[in-house]
Amino acid sequence: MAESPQPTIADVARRAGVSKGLVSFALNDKPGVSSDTRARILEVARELGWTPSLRARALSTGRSYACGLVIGRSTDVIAADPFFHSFIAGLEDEFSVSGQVLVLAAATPGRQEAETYRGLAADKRVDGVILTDLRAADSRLQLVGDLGLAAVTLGMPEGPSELSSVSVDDGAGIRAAVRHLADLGHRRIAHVAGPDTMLHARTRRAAFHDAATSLGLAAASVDTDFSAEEGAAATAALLDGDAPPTAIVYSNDHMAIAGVGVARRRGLSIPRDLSITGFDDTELGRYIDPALTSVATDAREWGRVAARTLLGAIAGEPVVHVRLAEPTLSVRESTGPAPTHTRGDRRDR
Amino acid sequence: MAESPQPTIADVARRAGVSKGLVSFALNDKPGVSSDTRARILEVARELGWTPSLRARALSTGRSYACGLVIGRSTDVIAADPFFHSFIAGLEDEFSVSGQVLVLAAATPGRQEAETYRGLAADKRVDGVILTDLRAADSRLQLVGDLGLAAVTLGMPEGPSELSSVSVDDGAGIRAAVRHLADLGHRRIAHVAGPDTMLHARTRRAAFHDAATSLGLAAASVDTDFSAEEGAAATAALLDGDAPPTAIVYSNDHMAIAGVGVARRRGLSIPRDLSITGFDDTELGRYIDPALTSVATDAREWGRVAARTLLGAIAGEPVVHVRLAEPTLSVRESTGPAPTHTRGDRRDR
DNA sequence: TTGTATGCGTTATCAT
DNA sequence: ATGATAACGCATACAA
Repeated sequence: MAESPQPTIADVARRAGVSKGLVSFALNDKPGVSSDTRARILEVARELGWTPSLRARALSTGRSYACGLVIGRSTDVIAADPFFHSFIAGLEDEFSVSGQVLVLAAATPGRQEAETYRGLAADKRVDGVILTDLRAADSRLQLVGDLGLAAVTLGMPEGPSELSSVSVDDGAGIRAAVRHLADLGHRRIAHVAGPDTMLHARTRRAAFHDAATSLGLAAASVDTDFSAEEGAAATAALLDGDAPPTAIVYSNDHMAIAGVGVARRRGLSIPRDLSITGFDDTELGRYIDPALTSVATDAREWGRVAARTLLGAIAGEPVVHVRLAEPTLSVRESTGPAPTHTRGDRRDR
Repeated sequence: MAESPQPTIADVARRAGVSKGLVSFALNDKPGVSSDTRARILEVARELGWTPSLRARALSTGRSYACGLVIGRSTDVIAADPFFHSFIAGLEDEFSVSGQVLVLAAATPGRQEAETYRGLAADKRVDGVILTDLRAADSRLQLVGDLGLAAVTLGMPEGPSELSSVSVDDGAGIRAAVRHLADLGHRRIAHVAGPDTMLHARTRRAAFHDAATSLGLAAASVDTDFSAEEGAAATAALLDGDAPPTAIVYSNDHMAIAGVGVARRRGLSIPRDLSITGFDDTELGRYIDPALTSVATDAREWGRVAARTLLGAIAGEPVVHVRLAEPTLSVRESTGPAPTHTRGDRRDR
């Protein structure tokens, strides 16, 4: 009689002359198995090529061996965010060596964000989730708690949090950009920020205003949804103002590239008439003309650490708050000395 | 005695005075249950708020209710590909309404592509997979067959395939771009293609050469890995040639934007000196200066149809080959009349 | 038309 | 200290 394609624990137990339970104990290095029995069991398991069924194990342990990442509603905006890809690659770096799998769930027109989390929890499809793009008074913090999901936040929530977090000091990146521009002689700078609802967008905006103010610079900012479209609109609004900035700090490369486009259409030369900095240091930014000065964060490393931290949380380890290396400013061609001939008057029109 | 937080099928059976098996039959609309028994069972289930455990169901049915998408080795290149995000959003549109989940697995330095598929199959983590970026003599076709995974390919493989496929006629998009350029008077055009190993890159390149030749145009092409870096290098190589093209057709927007950068650095004006077309019609392309003429495919719809087709394959439906709507050319500012003063001689240097 | 048994790995509970 | 047994949760082939 040939063995079944997939031998089961019962096959091993039978062949080794022991019970199923003992096989399980032997395989998982639990005490209560004599060393020669354990050796015999392992030998038989090896002979039969038995590997435990993940599904059966999931059923009996109550774990999924999977982690979830829910992409919020604005898929079209996120669709353009290169951060996510690198971040996901980092998650996989870690999950792939620990037998975990990443479940990606996007909120859709027919299924809102909260319902997506609820579905993942109800079906116990994941053991934990990664919370990105933290918002003000983020309802997800309460939600994952209620649902009994382990979770890690990217960045620290406002107020006390019972969840572990992995953070990058976005503010330091923005401050570096502002200092860089101040050093180049800029006195009127602006910030094209993300949505006010997102914590990291707030952090960046606050860092921008603090840095500008402490350096005695005139500062303005416009909120956007991070899309190229709104980045372009914000740029136009700033340049249309009474005292247009000589430099603009963007909250992502995408909007910065769109901003370059807007400036160009107005006949402005970059960086001669306007300096521009991005955020994320994407590949594309290096190849546009002029090459984009940008704040660089290590998204992949962020993913790796987030994955490790989440696995720790799932394993019941105490809450930790990890801070990653500070972002750095990659200075390229889109920033230069402030124009000397502009003093409150318009440069063109 | 309070009910357990999660009532089980046994609770329902006990309360309804029937066996577990019958509850299962009633719930899954199987024949062999009298209609009043069925009604009573469903009533009790509703009362208790019972929902079947996905894990137990997965164990007994042998299904995972999950589909997989494996991202090949060059995560950094894919990281930049906006197509993926929209495509994934489309997958989720469909999966989210059918109780499926998307498992994203990236090949990593420590786990090659084939091993990633093998792992998903060994653990039975997914019922089927979506094969993107089909390659010449793609070993994955054999692999998924051997692994017993249902699968859908994006585009048709070479030779006969036992897998369902969902295709977009990339070639039609490229042909539209070439015709558009020919109509504008261009006689020397070039193509910055993807890697020769990828079938859709080949298709586009072949379509380019066919269309150009049949229109009597001088045509050249350079292969790349789809990255902005190689797109820039290819552009430089083409412009450095003896008879530089007056128009370049790029295989994605990313490279086209990088190409715009390269042309700019050489003092070329677009579209006056050089016309450029992209592929994918990304948001960013609309906001650079000049706005990018680009081939538009509906990646999200592609995702939706791929998901439906894969679910059909998992359900054992016969193999189908779906063709989606032809891509369209979004004409914007980066294409214009061919320069009249260039006839084999250099335009600048 | 309905009940029973089996499968899958883990673990609490029991028996030596 | 070692080991066996049963239960978990669902679907389904089989028996009644």
